[in-house]
Order: sequence, then C-alpha cells, then structure tokens
Amino acid sequence: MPRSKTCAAASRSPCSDWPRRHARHYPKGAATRDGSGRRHRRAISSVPFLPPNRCPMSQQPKTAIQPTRAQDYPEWYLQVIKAADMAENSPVRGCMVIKPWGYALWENIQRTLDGMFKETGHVNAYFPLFIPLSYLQKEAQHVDGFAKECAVVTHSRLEAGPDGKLVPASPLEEPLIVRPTSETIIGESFARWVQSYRDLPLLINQWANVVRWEMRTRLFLRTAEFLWQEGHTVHADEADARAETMRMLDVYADFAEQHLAMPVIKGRKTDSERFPGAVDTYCIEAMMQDRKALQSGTSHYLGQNFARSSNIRFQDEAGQMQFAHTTSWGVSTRLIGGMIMTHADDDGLIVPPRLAPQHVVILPIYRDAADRANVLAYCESLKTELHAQRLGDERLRVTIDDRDLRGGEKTWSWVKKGVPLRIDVGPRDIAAGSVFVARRDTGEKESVDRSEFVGTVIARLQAIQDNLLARAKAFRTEHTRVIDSKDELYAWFTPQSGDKPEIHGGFALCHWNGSAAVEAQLKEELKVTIRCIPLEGEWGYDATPGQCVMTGEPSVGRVVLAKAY
RNA sequence: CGGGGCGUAGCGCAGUCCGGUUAGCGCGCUUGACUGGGGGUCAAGAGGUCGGAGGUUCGAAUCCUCUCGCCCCGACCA
Repeated sequence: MPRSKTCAAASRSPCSDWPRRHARHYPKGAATRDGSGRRHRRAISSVPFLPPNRCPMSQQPKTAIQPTRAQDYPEWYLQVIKAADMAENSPVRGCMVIKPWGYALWENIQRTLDGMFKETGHVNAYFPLFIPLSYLQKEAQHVDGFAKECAVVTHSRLEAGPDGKLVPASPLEEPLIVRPTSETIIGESFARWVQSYRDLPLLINQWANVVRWEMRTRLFLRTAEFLWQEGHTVHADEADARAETMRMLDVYADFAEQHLAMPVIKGRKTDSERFPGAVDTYCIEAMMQDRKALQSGTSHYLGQNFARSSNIRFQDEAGQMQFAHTTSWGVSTRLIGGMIMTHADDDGLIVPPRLAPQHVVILPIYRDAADRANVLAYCESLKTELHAQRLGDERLRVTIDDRDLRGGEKTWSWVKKGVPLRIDVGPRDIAAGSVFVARRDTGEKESVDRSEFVGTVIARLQAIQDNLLARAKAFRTEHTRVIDSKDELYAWFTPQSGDKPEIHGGFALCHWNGSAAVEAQLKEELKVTIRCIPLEGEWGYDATPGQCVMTGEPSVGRVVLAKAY
C-alpha cells in the first residue's frame, strides 16, 4: 500500500524535530530548578510526535532537499551536492573531495570536450605543476592578477624539529608557485618549440589541476584547487589567433547548450573583467536559478603580450623575426556547479542525459526468491537491450540497482542523483510485458509496453535533454529585461526580500557609455557587474545606439548587467 | 583580512550560563524478524579521551588563557 505524500512527509524531518524545537522555548530555569533538569528535558523531548494530520508543516509539499531553493538558495545548493553524493569538503581548507558521482560527470565532460578539441585540431600535452617565481613576474598585468592568490613552495624537505614535529628545511634557491594558470610555464616551452612560420599554428591543450588561494570557497563553484583544461595556442598573426579565440568560444557554447543543456551568452568582457595579460577576453555567461550569472568558460586573445614576455618568436616567410600571437581558453569543474544550479530542483540533482553517469536505472521489485530470479532475469535482458542503443555516439549507460534497501529509499537515492529515467520492474510488469517508467525532469510516470519502451528510450532521453534546455532558456528570458531608466535598473537589482533567499530581477540589457567609472558605481551601489557585451547575433545582442542607463551619455549598444558568482 | 556564529558518536543536536554518578537524544549504522510498486514496523546491539594545548580545582564538556578549524556577512576570482 503506497503511503500518501502528506503521511510520508509527516514522518520526515520538518516534523520529526517539532517537539524538540518547542522544548527550547521552555524557560531554562524550569528545567533545572529541582536539580533534575535532565529528566525534565527527557520528558519533554519524548512527547510522541503529533499525528500526521496534526503536523503543523504537513501542508508543505514533500521535497527531498531541505531547505528548498525558495527558502535558502546557497544552502539548497550544498544539500543537492550532498544528497547526490557528488562531493564533500576535505580536511584541506578550500579543497574538495570529488566523489564518484561527481567525478563521473567530470569524466563525461572531459571526454566530450576532449573529442571536440581533437576535432578542431588540438593535441594534449602536460606541463609542470610548479612554476618558478620569476616566470610569473615576466608579464606585469599577469602578476597583478594572480600574485594575491598563489600557493608558494619554498622548501624541499622536512626535518624533525626540536620538539619532534616536522619542520620545512632546505630552502629553495628560487621559490616555486603552484600554477594558478600556465601561460608562463607553457610560454617557456613554446619559445623553444616555435622557430618558423612552418611551426604554426601550434595548438596545445592540457587537462590539469590548478590552485588559486581563494578566501571564500564553494564546492565546484570556487575551490582553492580545481580541475580544468587550458588550451594554449600560437599563431602567426592576429587574425588567425582571433579566429582561434572565437572558434574555441563556439566550442564551449555548443558544449554548454548541447550537452549541459545550459543556455549561454557569448560575449566580450569589459576591460575591468579581462583576464590579466589578455588583449581581449571572451566568455560564456549563464543564468542560474537564483538569477545570478555564472561565467562558465573563457577564451582569451593574448595578442603578443605573452609572446614578448616569453620570447615566442618565429621567422616569417620573408625571413623576418616576429613575435607570435597567442590564445588561451579554459573551462573547469565549475561547469558542474553551473549544471546543478541550472537544472536541479527541490528533490535534488537533474542530470542532462548527454552527461548522465547513468541514463537509466532499473529497480527490481520482488517478494521472495522465486520472484527475485524472474525479476532479475527480466531486468538483465532489458538492460542488455537498452545498453545496445546509443545516445549520440555513446552506448546507453544502464544500471540495475539490486541493493537490499527498502523500495522508497532506493528510489529516492536515484531521484536525488538526478538519473534521467527510472524503471520499476516487478512481477506485475513482467506478467503484462511492460515496464513502469518515471521521468526525472517532469516527474511523469507511466506504464509502457516493454518493447515500446526499448524502441522509444532514445527519443525519451532526447526529449529530456531538449526539455531541460528549453526550460532553462525560458527561465532566462523570463528574468531578463531591457532597461533604459536608472530608477528601473535600481529597482530591478534591489532584492525583493531582505532575507536569505535573495530574489532580484535577473539580467538587465542596458546601454553603457563604456566607462570604468560607471562599472565601479554599479558594483559599489548594486553589486552588479557587466557580465559581457554580447557578440553579434547572440541572445541579448543589440547594437542600436542609445543612451547610457546611468549617465545618459551616448552608447553603441547594450551590455548584460547581472549579479555574478 | 574585518564583523558575527559554531566545534560533544558517521550526520544533526541537547547538556556549558550556575563545575559533581557511568555524557544523553534523533537520524544513520549492525543483527534478526515481519515487510517491499515513493523515505515501512518491531526487537536487540555497536559507536564519543566533548576540536587541540595549557591553566584553575578534590573534581572540567562546563570556568580562564592561548591555539586550530568550520559556517555566515563584507573587499578578489574560472
């Protein structure tokens, strides 16, 4: 007999601590007046739970994640990660442990992107984790950008100190920094690898970890150490390098939309948001469900800045020595944070099928040993039929969950992990030759003829993928506004509730006079930044001249304003 | 680095103000039974040098000093 939703909710957390919460409101003195306070407390806290229909919170719909997005968005985000068992904080400050479900997502991101990089002519290589301090110093702006957040290695061994504790010993002649990014160390190699125009373009990528000593960290979004890829390329001229910059930006945008189902705006950064040392920084910006922007990938045209500082020169066809033009571009495990905040709901993660560690989970249901054998055999053959099919160019990933858990608990664990399709298979389904299918993104459930399901499973997964993207696009549209008055702008970015779940308008498409002073004012007064200047043809692009929303001065087009992660 | 909060069992907490039996509770975990189509029931168990180091005391989770770590809020960032 299935339990009713409200009934189930009553036995769960909002209500289970109800009596205790109220016990706190007893005057403290009362508990200890007779010296047996403990017994008092015990008596209070052993009050039986109120019956479900009396539970004061039973009106709330049941959610697997608490708090909900509306109640406390940042905490919801952390709880989703925990409930899906994706990652956890480590004993090392600011660093995370990525658990198998989270790492599987990263592996899928890696595999797909790596294929796209190869398709565009790039090859992988690996450069050192440690960078001599003097290298960072070669590019002045680069130093300014990263010096404040570098981990520095100063010693090469440990010795037992006077109190028996290990102390660093044997100082290095030149300290090493742990790479926050690799332009300088890669530049050193490139300077030797590039001699002639015939060596160009040089198209290299590396998958690596980097360290940026951040003050405040959040799982996946900003950690002291994170995983990423960084592409580094060298070109003979500006046009070629700029084309590369844009090509990789397109790769990122395609990947974000097609695989992460995360709509992004391709745009150019303003001077104040530019990568330290770059001539131009381009980015993809996405809107999260709290309406804040997440920079999800960047691609930089570095001009000849790093070529000069690293001495990357080549002899051109005329025999002249020239500085090369370089680019760099990267995406990181932050994409996983973006995926969570784009799709997850109050029941946990929702994984876009193209990236799902498991596409389909089959939950066998049986009572006794005889049933078990039948049901498992049915499940195995179903798994085989499903596994033979392909979504994109990958075989369906299907798992049978035969763990010895109660049905409900097992089901919920997969809901929280965000597996696109769940299938219940019990004796009744076998008798009817059907399967019972539940769809994670919409919550729809139906009994479907088995062969029909096998025949439509790819279409079903694709429908989920499409729905997630469409839903996210609709959300972005709903929370984006073209704004031309300063009052309206301030109203748009003023939280509607002063409390924790900050709800403000979202994105604003506004005219801007191009001055850093206006940017500084926006940041100071509204905590809003110019996320990007949309590229021609992009969503949000508008290059009809107008007047700056702040100053009324002339503007050549609209920019995207938002609060950002 | 400034302001605020918190470290007690795997997780969440009570106990700290006002020092005094063997430090409790919920969830989870283990074992068994009944169960099993959205978080089930019952029974029996295991699990803690109370973040760390000093100090006060006959006696410290509780008081004092120092220290480490975490969370939230502000300035930087993929």
